[in-house]
Amino acid sequence: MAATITDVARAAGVSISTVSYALSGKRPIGEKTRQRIEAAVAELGYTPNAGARALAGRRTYILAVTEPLRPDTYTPAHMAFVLATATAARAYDYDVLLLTQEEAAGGLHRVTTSRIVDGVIVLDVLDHDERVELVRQLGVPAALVGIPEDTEGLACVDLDFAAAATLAVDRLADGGHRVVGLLGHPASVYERGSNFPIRFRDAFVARAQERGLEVRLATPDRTIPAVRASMAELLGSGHDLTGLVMHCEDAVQMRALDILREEGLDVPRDVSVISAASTFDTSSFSPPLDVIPLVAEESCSRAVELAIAQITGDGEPRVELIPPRYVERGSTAPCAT
Amino acid sequence: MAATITDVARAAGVSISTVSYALSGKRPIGEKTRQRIEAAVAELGYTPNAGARALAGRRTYILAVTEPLRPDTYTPAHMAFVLATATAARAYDYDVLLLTQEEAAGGLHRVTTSRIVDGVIVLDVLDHDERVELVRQLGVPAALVGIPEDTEGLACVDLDFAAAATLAVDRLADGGHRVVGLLGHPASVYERGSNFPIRFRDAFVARAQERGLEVRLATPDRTIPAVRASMAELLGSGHDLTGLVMHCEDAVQMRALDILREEGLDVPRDVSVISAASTFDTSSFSPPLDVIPLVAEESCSRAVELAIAQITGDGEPRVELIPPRYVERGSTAPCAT
DNA sequence: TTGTAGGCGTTATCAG
DNA sequence: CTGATAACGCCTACAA
Repeated sequence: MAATITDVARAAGVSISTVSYALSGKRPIGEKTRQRIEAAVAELGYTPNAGARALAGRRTYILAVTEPLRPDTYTPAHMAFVLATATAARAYDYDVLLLTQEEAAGGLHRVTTSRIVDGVIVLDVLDHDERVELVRQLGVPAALVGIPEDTEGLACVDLDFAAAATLAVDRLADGGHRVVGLLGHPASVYERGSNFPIRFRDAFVARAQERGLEVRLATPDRTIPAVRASMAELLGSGHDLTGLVMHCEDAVQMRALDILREEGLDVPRDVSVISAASTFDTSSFSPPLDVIPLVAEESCSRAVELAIAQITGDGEPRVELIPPRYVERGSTAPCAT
Repeated sequence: MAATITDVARAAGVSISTVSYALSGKRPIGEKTRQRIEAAVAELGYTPNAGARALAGRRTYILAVTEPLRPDTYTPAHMAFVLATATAARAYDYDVLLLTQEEAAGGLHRVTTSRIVDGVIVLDVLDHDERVELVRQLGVPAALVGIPEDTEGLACVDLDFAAAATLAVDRLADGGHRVVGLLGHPASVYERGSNFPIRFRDAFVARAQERGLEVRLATPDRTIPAVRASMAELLGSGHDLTGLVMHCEDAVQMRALDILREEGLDVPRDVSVISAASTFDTSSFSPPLDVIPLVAEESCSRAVELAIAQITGDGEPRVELIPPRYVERGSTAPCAT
């Protein structure tokens, strides 16, 4: 049988509440009492019972995380966010309960009304997301990674994708490039209302127009023929494209680089390439790519903080955009022509 | 404030215990009382408080799942197992707590001694796995997906990788192939003691020898040059290899097929190819591949059942091997030479 | 600085 | 078939 606080109290020769306070640090404890208690705890291998603690303290130290894994979704990136959330949560003594896709909304409801969790982290939010609606309705402490259409009363964090797009375009425009392309996610991703690719694309187009550039877009799925077709479109019949921004999964980016090579185009001599909002490591690509990294750890740990702030009552819901960072790796150069 | 069982009891005009029993179904309830209770529950939107339930009922209905995400690990497959576990657990009214890598052993200890979870699912077990040792020591209800060196007292489930290898070899040998190759996982995976690739490889070699075949092995990482080198080795200088079994991630398999094409080798005319123990869909490959599927849902739902059986006290720990299945897709043919 | 005692919301054991 | 009433293990005013 596991040791209880009563056992510890008896072993240390103090009252239960003294043990409780000693452990929580919520009131000063005499030096020698504290030591006796610590000794007893160590000896008995005491760990507080989570259920009892939740019941009495009205806090479970568990966060729910919901991450819909859609068919066209890029698993490693999503996994990275889930894991980053779990790790970030642990830094605040929180554990993470993983909700299943099927149960996206139902599960949220269930775990919050049954008070299994203190709060919720919503990953990969859509413009119009039923989970977001539900979270607002339930009034449960929550943080979203991603920005829905209506952010009223919600805590949201995300990379500033619009700023990232602007940064990429400016880099190319400043280098004198006049024809630039965006190799984006599969079309279905935009259609579904996954908001970050849209924010990126729209800002990309807008900024390119501001800077007077010709813009080309392509949205292949991950298959080789699709990537090949997209690259053909982007490059144009005369191969007049000189700036390429890739906002898509790593396999597609690698294939795109293969194709450039096949076409006899050198990076960065003929085409400058930027990998944007990427969760993976582009330094081992050939050639290594300039990148505007999307760091799951950043977004997720901030999300966890925002959620916990609401749980503990300090901190209002707010939208936080993480400013993008540009990492040079030599895959861009001034336009030759 | 959320409604409690007391509220329901008052609203229905019955005692608390009657409500409890009505909800748990653990003793017969009069028809009209039951209806009054159900009405009250619906009206108040009552959901039992998980903490209280855990404290009184000594069961949390949460399983911990530990899945170490190693650098050379194939994310989508691992994600599939985690999700399959979560989904399977829900079928038994269980939720799933996701442990982080850093905390693999420590976290297991923590969540079980604090009784946050009723049991544990251990994924991707190694031959010698500290998590497995800990599970045994703690005596917590658990199920492993994968077979460690010492299975004493442990519930384990896994695809029968040895049988899968035998099946693949037999398929080729029966087709008259005399020189067969295995394109395996990266070498580091075998060195680490990840047990299923080893079980597969060893059975592959053993069976091939029994059948008097010449065997070639290669263990590339996922980079194109590595795959290219491995394929060159396997094919041999005279391209005398006619049977290829691939037990590796999908990107590598696709690249291997690309290379066969480049070499002017047709599947299945020149080389018969089998994708073994694959978690992904090989029907959209070109050409579609014969496959011995590894179905995460099968292993995980069985693991969940084994864990729950231990929690509820019926069912002893045992090792279960799932027999492999061969799916034809036209990528194998009798040997031409 | 320490101790006492009343919950927290359920489950389950006794009685009726 | 239904009702009281102990636990369950911990937290936290309230006292001392």
